[in-house]
Amino acid sequence: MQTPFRPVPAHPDFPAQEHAILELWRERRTFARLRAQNAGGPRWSFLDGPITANNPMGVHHAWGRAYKDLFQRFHAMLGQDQRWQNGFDCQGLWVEVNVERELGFTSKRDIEEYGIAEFVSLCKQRVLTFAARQTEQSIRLGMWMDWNDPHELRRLRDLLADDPTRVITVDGPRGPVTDTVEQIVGRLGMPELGGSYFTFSNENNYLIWSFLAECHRRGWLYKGHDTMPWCARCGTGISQHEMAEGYQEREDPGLTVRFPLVERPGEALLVWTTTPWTLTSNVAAAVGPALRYVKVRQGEQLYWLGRGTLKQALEGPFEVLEERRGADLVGWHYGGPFDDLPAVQQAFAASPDADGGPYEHRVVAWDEVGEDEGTGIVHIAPGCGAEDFQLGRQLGLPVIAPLDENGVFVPGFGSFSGRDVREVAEPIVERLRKSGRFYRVAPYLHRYPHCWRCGTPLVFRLVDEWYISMGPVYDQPRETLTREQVDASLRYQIMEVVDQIRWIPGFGYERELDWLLNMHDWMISKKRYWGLALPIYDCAACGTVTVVGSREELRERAVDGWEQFEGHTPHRPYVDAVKIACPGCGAPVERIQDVGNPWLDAGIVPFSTLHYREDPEFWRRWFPADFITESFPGQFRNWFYSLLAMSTVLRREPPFRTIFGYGTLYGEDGRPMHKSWGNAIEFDDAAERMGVDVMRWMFANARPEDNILFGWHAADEARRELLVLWNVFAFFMRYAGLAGWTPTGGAPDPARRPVLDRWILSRTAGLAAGVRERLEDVDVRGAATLISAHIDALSTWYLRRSRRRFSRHADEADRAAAFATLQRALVDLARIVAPILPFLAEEIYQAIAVAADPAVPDSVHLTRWPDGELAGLRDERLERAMGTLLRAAELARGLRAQAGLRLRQPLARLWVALPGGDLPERDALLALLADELNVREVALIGDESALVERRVKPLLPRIGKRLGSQIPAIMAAARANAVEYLPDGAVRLAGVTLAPDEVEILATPRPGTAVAHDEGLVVVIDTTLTDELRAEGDARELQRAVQDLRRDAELELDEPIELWIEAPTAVAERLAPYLGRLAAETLAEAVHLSAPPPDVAAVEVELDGGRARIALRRWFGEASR
RNA sequence: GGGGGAGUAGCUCAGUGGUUAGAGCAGCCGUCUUAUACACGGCGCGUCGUGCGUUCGAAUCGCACCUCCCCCA
Repeated sequence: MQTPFRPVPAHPDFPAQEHAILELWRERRTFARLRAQNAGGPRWSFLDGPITANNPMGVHHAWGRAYKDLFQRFHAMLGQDQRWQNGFDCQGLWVEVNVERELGFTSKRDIEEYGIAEFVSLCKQRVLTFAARQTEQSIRLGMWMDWNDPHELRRLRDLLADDPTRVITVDGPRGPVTDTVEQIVGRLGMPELGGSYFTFSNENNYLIWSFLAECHRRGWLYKGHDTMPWCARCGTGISQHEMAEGYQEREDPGLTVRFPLVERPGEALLVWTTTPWTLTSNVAAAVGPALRYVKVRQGEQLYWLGRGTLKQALEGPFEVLEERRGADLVGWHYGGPFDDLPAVQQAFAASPDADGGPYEHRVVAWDEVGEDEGTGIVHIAPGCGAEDFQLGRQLGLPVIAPLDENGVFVPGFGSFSGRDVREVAEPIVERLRKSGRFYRVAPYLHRYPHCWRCGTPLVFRLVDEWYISMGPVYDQPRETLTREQVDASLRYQIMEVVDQIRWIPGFGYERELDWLLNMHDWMISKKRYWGLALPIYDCAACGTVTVVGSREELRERAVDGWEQFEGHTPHRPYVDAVKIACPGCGAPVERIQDVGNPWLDAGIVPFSTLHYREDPEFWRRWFPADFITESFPGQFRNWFYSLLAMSTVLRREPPFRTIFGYGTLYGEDGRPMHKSWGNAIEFDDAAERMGVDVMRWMFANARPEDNILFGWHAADEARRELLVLWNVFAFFMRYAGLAGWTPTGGAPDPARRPVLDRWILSRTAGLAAGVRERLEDVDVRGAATLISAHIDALSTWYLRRSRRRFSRHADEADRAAAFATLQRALVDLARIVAPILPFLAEEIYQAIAVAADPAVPDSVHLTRWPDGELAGLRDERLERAMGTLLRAAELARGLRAQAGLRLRQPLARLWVALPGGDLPERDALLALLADELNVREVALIGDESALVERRVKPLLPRIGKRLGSQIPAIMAAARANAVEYLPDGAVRLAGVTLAPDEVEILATPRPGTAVAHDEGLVVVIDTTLTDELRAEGDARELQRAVQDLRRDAELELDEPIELWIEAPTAVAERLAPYLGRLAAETLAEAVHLSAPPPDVAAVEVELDGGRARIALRRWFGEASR
């Protein structure tokens, strides 16, 4: 048999290899065969959190998707059956905003003029475009999922644009499926079509309907009337969940105005605001009842403001005239900033005071008022702020709501009516100047909420929105709640579900509970176009609210418009056409126009993708998911929350058992990736320039609970580590090829191989068990750390010490053992790294395992986890002994360096004192040490040798508590070695007797000897150099120089040479005994002890015995002279 | 304003009461090597954010303060 092993490049092109592997997997249908192989095995249920199909995926997505792929591959190697379903998040404002941008739209009016049906279709098309793109990118990442053909997704997109009603037939896993284009798109991810799930699917939408109907049945769904954060550009309310994502620094005008007091002529309140437009709707001024307020004089003017705000609020000199508590100011009336506006007058008239007259502006008390900013007097506009609204409701204040849904002033606001809220700051300041209400304006930098999608600063607006009630918060510890209390409050029910889940890292558990305890009711409506059509029918005539739970129910209740909807997916505008009969009064009722919160879409997937309705048995098999993983930031209030809430409502059980969360990906400079900062890296660039395995290795080594800093330098570091593994592999390929080695027999049984072989195989067995244990515990970094240590051991100890065994000079049986061992170690290492580094593992496995044995599985990913097969090779005693040896080598190298004796210079002797006096397999191990350290003999010494002395190390954790203040004296005695050894093994230090188990006895060097020590291990080198040793050192030096020349001449490894050595006679004589070996090592067919011919380049070598010149050239079959 | 986390070498971070605080990277110096621009080793005088306390002993525990980040208001 010819050797199957061929040299591989020393500098691999990882991206090119990865493309070749992708092609190999495609040709051999490897993934499909893996699924078939594991079908019917024990189940491992992974639930993919949907990725938003709205843009190409970024490197931050790759981090999470590397984890997802890693765990799926690992569990596949354990033989577990999986669903392998990827998910795309499809509906919601993020898609709308991008489509609007492409069309150049700036408002909802543009969309309505364009046509909602066409707009919604474009949203679907955008999703299909990027689902196709992300599918390709994920495949490039090596992610194995039941992918749709990206070309098919693009074809569906084009058909949708062309004619959604066209009937087509597509191939599905169970045969051809015929339907309209629109319906085929709506059925993507369903069993008959396979592939990724899409949250815009009919099933997803209708299941949310049934969830909402259930909420309504239990009385948790309601319409709220409140002042909400609102995006004027998007024309929609922003939920509490979304608010948190949009805080940004922003500069606003910090405007201070005077409110003249009615009962105190000549005096005015000073009030500060950063939102001038809200002054149009002012109804009150709030003071902190417990704060101190002062009256100050500035020129002719008299002002009231908080005592603690004088410096920041006033401009110019002032004189304090009077001081009062805030409570004393309450009830004072003042003239408002815009009393002439009809809207103000109407609102005040509609809210009469106790005397029956219209409401008047007044000072009110509010505990939340502070003195950190402004004037200590807060302007209150209940129609323009959430807290203002709450306060206004408590005090019965009138509400003035100035804005329409586009942020434009409604009629009744004089010249402001019809103007955009973003444009009125200047005119308002102008009006205030003219009316004498202006005091000062100064730019003010603060964190202000912005729309998380389009970046527009939010305003607050009085609106109707739909909510799911979270239930009461009880002011008592959770464990004291009664069953009735929990049954009455959804939030505590969710908490009980959260209790049953393993959160990794652990702080996730507290975070989620904290969120649940603090969260407000869940706002689920959005006044937009593309998304879940909320199945809510709010009868204007009698107020009855109906929530429709399914398509069938809608059909039954429909009294009008069904034929317009028939054949369409449950999206706007078609579903809007259907009217139902109000069960309260019989009147026809339209659906509310709102669409749903997109987290409803993602939260229902443990039900929709597992066919909760149409295949309960299937659902029961795969629910709950064993594992989900996503980036932590944000998801406590988003996906995790919606999963938990929906599963609690529908089943009151956890939708997943274990959740693994990770942090945020930043650029290498520690800042968020940002194109204009130059620290952004696109996924495609990263994949093609660093390779995805390098990326995956970086991710595997990251601490998931921290943020990761991602960049080209970090990638270089990761690649260097992989190159060490590659070099070991390349070494094997080159030498196995050179030796013509074949794996067919010849090698002794592993148990009878030399100690190095048994050691590396034991380490490999330990690695397989250790990595399995780490990955089962969801500790990728721990697994990666074990792998790194193993690669280091394989390269810098096993291979370095074994290299000669692979050469032509080695003993035949030993060489066979070495090749067989290294092959086995590499194949099994490839299997162990396969989940993390699927491409590199495959590359190595194909070259070393498949090429050598057609009977093995033809992909590393079709093999099983190797720990079971390897367990018999484990020898932990040997591993510990080798550990001691490695430490001895390290100490001895340090001694050589100190003594200025380089490794090439042989030494006569090395003395070693071993901890415990001996080692298993001592002779073989010490021979390795002699070889590594280039010493002729290793001699054992006892620890009572004259070279060392005993020292006592008291074990502080054991004696600290007992001995307390005597410790310093004991430690001083130990340092001075003032110790008395007692016959029973105890010792006396500073008059105190310490038991044998309270101290450690160390052998340490006596001062002044060339020794090194470490926990009972002592190493001593003999620094005496004889002439003979020097001569051998010279020979080694010369050999080194010849090898360098060979390299410079770019000779092949097996190309013979002829060699010239020109040296003084004395030097030549010293070298004579070593020339045979020199010739053998350097493949010199002829060695001339003479000057080289003039046409051959020579170099000088500095030897201990004098200077020599050497030269070589390729051997052509006979000597030159 | 409340809650949580962090602050340790030039950079990124370990270090849960034990006396002498470490690793990786970068830098410098060396070494090894037909695995050939691979690899290995050595080199660290750090106000352990600041102050006060507890203790025989504090980076570690407590209190106060400063700075940054996150979550919630």
